[in-house]
Amino acid sequence: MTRWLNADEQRAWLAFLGASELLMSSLDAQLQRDAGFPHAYYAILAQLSAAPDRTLRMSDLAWVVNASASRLSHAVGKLEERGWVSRQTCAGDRRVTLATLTDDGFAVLQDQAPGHVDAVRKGLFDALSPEQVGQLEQICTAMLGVLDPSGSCRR
Amino acid sequence: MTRWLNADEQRAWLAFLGASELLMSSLDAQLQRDAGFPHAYYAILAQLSAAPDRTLRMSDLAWVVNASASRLSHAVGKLEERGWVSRQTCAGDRRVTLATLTDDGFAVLQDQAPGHVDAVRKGLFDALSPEQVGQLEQICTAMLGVLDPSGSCRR
DNA sequence: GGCTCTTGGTTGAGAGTTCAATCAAGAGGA
DNA sequence: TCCTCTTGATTGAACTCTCAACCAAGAGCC
Repeated sequence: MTRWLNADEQRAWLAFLGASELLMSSLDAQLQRDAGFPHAYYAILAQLSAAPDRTLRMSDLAWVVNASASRLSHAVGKLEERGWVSRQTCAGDRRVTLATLTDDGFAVLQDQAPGHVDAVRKGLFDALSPEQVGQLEQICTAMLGVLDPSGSCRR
Repeated sequence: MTRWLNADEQRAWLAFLGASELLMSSLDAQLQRDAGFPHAYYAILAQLSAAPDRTLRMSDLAWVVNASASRLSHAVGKLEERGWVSRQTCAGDRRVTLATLTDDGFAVLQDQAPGHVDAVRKGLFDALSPEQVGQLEQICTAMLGVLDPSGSCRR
């Protein structure tokens, strides 16, 4: 028997759907306009920049940016064409390939970071009280616990 | 001067990003597997089913499903091919086209609704307390207030 | 060594989305 | 009426993403 959403859940669901879709599309639009690439690509550059040696295995990178292996492979291919990321096979295990953020890639990231952070702030944090920021983190962490149980133990 | 995210904001942002992306992709995967269309198409069918005469103007429909005019036009084209939606030009203003959910479309929606609601429940509400559901609605409504100021007055 | 299974990653085709250009119809003003 | 501006919607090309198929390299086992 299906448990339908009650009125509270209905409202919360539609609000969440609208808010997340509008926020994501505003970030995509801002980056596409200013930098010529979508938010998913920014996430790749950002995660690489924070990694030791600005380098991550493709599989680990896929995990931290919530991407499938295929999507990441295509995306890194494009970023490599532009000279912002380089790939090399790992010496120890020749199946794995390591992705490294180049200096050019790091420069692009630094250029775009302020505009992107502004957009995140305008669309999210400017609307929330500090208390709500805490609530949001708890809510989303709880969601991650059911959506990605394997990952949740690493958090 | 850029105001960077503090540690709390950083964590909240990454959690929100992960949770919303994983939830959306799980809904897309479930519907694609069971019904052969993505969540965006489900939203179109669902909103039409709730409208008077199961009919909405394309521009209004675009608004309620958070879609661009172009995206909606392509999507409704596909749904029309499958016989689930029909389009007709409005008599009063011949620029507007009205989209109507057909009986076949309504049947498909009824078939898919239980599985979809289950997926929403599993990925979202099962993880949250009733109190958190209320918090989430307030948070997302606040976000909508800045992301879509024109729309927020209708809510 | 040879066989199979698993893991890490890539590829190509198909589908959905975006952006810019386009078109048709209504509205407003000279 | 004619011209212009705006609104509602569609179109095609470029791009991103998904899915399934694939390939190569390691691991385990005989």
